Amino acid sequence: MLLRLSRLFVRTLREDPVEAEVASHRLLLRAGYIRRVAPGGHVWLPLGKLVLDRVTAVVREEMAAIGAQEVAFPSLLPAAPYRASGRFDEYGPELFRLHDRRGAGYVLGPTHEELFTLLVKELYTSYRDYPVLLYQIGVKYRDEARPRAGLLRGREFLMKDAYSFDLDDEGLRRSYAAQRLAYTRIFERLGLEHTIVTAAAGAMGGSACEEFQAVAPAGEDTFVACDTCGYAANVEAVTTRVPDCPRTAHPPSEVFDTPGTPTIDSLVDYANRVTAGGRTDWTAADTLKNVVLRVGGSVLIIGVPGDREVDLKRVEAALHPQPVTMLDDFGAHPELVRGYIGPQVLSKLGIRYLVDPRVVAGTGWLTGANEPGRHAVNVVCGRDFTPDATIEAAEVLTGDQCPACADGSLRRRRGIEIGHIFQLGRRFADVFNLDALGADGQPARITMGSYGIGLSRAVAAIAEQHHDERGLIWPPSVAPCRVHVVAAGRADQPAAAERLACELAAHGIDVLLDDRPGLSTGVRFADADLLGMPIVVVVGRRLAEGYVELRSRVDGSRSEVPVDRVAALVGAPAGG
RNA sequence: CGGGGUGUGGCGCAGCUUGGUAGCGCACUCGCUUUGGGAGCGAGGGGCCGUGGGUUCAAAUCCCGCCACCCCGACCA
Repeated sequence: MLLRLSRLFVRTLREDPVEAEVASHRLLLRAGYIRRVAPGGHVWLPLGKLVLDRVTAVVREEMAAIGAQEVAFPSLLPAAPYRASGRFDEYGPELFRLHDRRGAGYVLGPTHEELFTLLVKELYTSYRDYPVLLYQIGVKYRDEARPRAGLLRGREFLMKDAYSFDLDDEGLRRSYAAQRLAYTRIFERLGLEHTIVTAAAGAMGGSACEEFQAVAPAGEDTFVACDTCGYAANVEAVTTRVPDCPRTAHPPSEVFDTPGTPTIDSLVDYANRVTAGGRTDWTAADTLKNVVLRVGGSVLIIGVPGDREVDLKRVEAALHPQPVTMLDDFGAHPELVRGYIGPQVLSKLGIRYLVDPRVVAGTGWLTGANEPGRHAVNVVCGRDFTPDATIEAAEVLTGDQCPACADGSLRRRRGIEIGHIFQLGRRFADVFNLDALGADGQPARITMGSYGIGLSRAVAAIAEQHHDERGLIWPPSVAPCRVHVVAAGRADQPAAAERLACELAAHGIDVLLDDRPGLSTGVRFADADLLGMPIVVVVGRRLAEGYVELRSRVDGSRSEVPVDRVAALVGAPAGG
């Protein structure tokens, strides 16, 4: 393929579009790969479409390699199946709902578990038909509260979603493992450095799920990885290692005045100044912070060590599907003394109290005394208060002990969720009664998995991981073209560049030729850097001696090579 | 959902305080010169000033409503 820049539908921008904050968004706009057309919606220009198609092609190949078969559903779907599964309501405002002229309910598909389940039910009835692995590549719609960062979070996006159907749990595990391996291959081929993290099942339900996180500071997700073992998890799924139960005997708890100490910092300060409980070495970790939340219609208090914040996303994951917010209306709860809440009275008040796993029976705490300006020391869990249960609510910090291996510590990292795989189990099969007639003549309930890759998001993630201050640097597997040919000079160079580009194209190498007339060389170089083809060939001043310059956008190297050697040196066709 | 900011040719911005019918740089068109890191000179084309209403002889500018976009917070005992 030979693309001529003079005729390519693209316009590069010299200046950064002001609304684009993250690198991938900024560069994809500036290089003319995409343009915004609606909140959370972008048009793919020819160069962008080529990248997207190459990403898609890689995914298709790897799906075919594990025996997945491609189908294609409409995006406009009847609401009834989503009502049947309960997701019409569960999905909340993120689901685009609409009506046709007769008033019948429709949705724009946010994901297609229901439809795939029904499809398989319509066609297959015997155990001989299974297992089945189907997938599609299509546009998904979600009415995001806040679309952002261009392709990273849109209200419509291209997704590959696959669904496995197995007769038993062992089959599901095999299908899941096959997808997992395919995902690893896909992301390796796309040049995406990623970490597989265990995740909370959340809205999908089911037994097990993992996310593929592309490591990037601009990412929206936070996960943790262990330095020594392979453990990695979304912060929502991290489990806290429970400390050994302390055997120290605590003196009776004791209330003392702590005027003007509504915050943990001010409390620790004050306690050390007055030698509370005979100590002057109080730290935030010795205090028990009690955070008031509203969960559904009722009040819930969560106790965490004072050196940690409550991570609302973790709470939401733990309490799903109930909605969780901070209590903002203390006026309606005069029994709660804001800033001085302690767990000692909560059972009497009938308020549900959950604690961080670090708050084990036998631990003593500095905490509120439920009176304005007063706190209590030696408040012992199991003696002075009894939590209703534990909850994973405290934020996970770099340096926390790894839950998988005793020696390692966790490190917080940011990532872009590029893939997500679920062992759904029988949730959807139960809703639609998807059974296979077994060898014994009895129906057996099918078990399912679902596996997604955000293809448009993957393009952004690749750009996020592969760029420099001058522009994009595509991995050869997804670059619109492998080679960008630039003529630097007005004499024989343009004609020679043309000949070289044709020769490369004849060798099956995709080439972008800068044949725009009358531009200065500086502009051509700048655009070559911005557009990001992995190899730039400069047909320039040494053409008379038969040499051109080969530049690698990937490693920055430059070398002079004979013109007739270029085709051999730039190698196999891209996309392999 | 809350807070802040911004909407003026394709992109980046000025003009608004003090109302008088729109300007700069880039990009685009034509001509001449120039050509290994975003060239010079000259001549051009292109704008319902986000949107609806109001005030006024007159509104990009003042007033009210709405919409959109960006950033921050969703974080606290």
